[in-house]
Amino acid sequence: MNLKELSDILGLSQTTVSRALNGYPEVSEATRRKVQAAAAAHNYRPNTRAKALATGRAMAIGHVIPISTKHEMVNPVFADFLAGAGESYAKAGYDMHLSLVADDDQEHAFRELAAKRNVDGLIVHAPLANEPRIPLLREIGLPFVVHGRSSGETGPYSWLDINNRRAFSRATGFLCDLGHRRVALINGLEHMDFALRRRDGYVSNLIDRGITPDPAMMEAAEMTEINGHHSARAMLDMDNPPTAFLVSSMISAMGVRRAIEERGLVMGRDVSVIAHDDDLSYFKNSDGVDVPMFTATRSSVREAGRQAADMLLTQISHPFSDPENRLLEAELTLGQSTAPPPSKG
Amino acid sequence: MNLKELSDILGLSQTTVSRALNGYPEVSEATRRKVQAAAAAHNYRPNTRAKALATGRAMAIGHVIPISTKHEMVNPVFADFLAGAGESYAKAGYDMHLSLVADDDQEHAFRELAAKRNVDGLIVHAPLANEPRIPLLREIGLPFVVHGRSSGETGPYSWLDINNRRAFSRATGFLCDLGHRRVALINGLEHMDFALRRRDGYVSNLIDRGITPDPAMMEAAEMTEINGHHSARAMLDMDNPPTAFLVSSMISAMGVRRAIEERGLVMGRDVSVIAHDDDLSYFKNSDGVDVPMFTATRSSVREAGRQAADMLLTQISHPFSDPENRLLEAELTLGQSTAPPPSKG
DNA sequence: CAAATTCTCCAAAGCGCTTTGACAAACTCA
DNA sequence: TGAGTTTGTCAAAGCGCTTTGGAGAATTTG
Repeated sequence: MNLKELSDILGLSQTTVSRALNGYPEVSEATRRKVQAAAAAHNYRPNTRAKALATGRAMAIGHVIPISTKHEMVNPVFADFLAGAGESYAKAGYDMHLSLVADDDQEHAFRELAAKRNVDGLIVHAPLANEPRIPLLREIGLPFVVHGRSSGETGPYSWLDINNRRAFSRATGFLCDLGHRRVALINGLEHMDFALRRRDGYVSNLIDRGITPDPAMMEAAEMTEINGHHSARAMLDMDNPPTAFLVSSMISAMGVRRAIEERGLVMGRDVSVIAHDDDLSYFKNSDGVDVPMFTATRSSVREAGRQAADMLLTQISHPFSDPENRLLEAELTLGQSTAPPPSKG
Repeated sequence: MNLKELSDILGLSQTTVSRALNGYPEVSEATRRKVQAAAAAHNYRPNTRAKALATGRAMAIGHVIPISTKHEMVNPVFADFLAGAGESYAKAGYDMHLSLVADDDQEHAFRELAAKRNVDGLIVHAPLANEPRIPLLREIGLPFVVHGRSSGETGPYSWLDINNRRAFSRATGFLCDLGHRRVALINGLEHMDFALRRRDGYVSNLIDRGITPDPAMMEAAEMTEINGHHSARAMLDMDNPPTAFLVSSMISAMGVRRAIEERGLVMGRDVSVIAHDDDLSYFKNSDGVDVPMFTATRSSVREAGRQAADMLLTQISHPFSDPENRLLEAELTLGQSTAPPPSKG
């Protein structure tokens, strides 16, 4: 069922039918109702491609998700972010276009996406501390919103980020206030901007308290359970092991917990842990009844997806507006995994 | 840069330029080279929408991912599946279109996708034991491949699944061979087809051995860490607790481990666990060096994504071919989490 | 060497929609 | 009542591409 057929059935011109369906005022209410009824009855939906061609708007947003070239990893937080963004798109009638691209052909992928004109804008995921995609996108001239920020980037651009620095500073402070002096950081890969900011928050809080950060207690790796386990195991084997861990993800924190328990220690008694919690649907820290497993800095990545999508849609409908920036704060929620350090002897 | 501009620059007709770029034989090699060079120089890419409109093929595949209405959960296995499918699409020049849809408007989403004609086919995720989407898609007439199967569906359709029944039967048998008699099942939601088949494998193997399955040792819930923990905790508190757990996901298995350790027991000594391992990039069971954490039934969901995508593309290019079915076997890999049950006393 | 083929290339139609510009018909108001 | 305005509709152009049906030039054939 296409427009021509529908208008033939109605005995109206395509113009009138199109206008009736798209809410233009040049058509009487009586015919509009008739047209809408017929459209519904025949299950008519305008062909997206034809509509896009005619209007110049694709009504689709692209998500370019980098896959770690070396390890071919695809971060599970994307799933929840996409779920959030998807909600916003659905409300606005936009579609979602996904490209999963190896680190090393991002540029190609972006140019392709722009030249083929199949999206009206895109979301940049997982920005690096020095993010070449931002100037590239400015050059290409496609609206975009970055989920995160890029420290090396000085010009204006739209982003939505959480206050990683503050969250990790607070968490570090909280552990130190409990009496911990040997706090380890198990971070994500530190060419990623968020990881850098988290380290920054951690390091600066320690320094403010007169504690010299110990490089042996800082590790950066992809945030898997296995890596968390490896790093924590190595640190617990040190002569003077940390009494607390600050961990960049719930997933690596599970590995940290495993390492702690392998040593016969108890998390939340012998060793404290604070994890960052993206509030992933499959990795809830709390069931809403028991005390949460981990003390955590929490910020919903799904909500971030919703908001980033909304920002992008606004930007698309107001092309000459200034870039918008949003900084979300993470909550520090208390769980079972923190306590004062065990007294010696 | 569009076709008209490019052909003006070259002093050729749009026809010739189009044909040169699309490999038609009606154009001399000399001009073809000239055209290709100019296209590359001007970074020309045909407008997807125009091309789609002209050819009738969208060159895009839709993925409709259900979001659990009740709990709003989006399963992390999708991320890895999509990564696999994305690889296949990229090779074939296809794009990926994503819809995240609440259970209860799946039908609407499908009809919409079909009527708007923005995909050439789609992948059905997470089929139920009785899956209404399959007859619906047949009616709509869009090519599709199901990731999984639907037991209630009798007609032919294309699917790719793993042998869940066999995998869980083997795992059950393995635990029994070690001497376990009280083996618990912590399953996914049992209106999902895969979960039903897994239970079937588990139950039938027990029965074959003359062990009566105990409903108190079978739990079905969304496969989160928290649910795994809850279920295992409850079972370990029974008068006669299980000595082994068969768990439908690595993620819930982590919760099971937590429950075991909370009781002061050691997994792989006091209590055995076998988990199903989708080989997710962020949840590897093994680092390739140490003995894997869990004894597991393993099948890469990423590879499933690759293959399902290939099947769909083949089906699209051969519209009248018969539906294809692929049953992948899961490996049973030995890890640290299984041992004979502790002897009594 | 004329006729028949084969090579190259082109003009124009068509994909399904939106949107511009025109035009009757119906309504104003003096 | 007639000029001016508003209302409701339509025909046709255009979005950027592919593809059909020729048509002239180059090549081969008898």
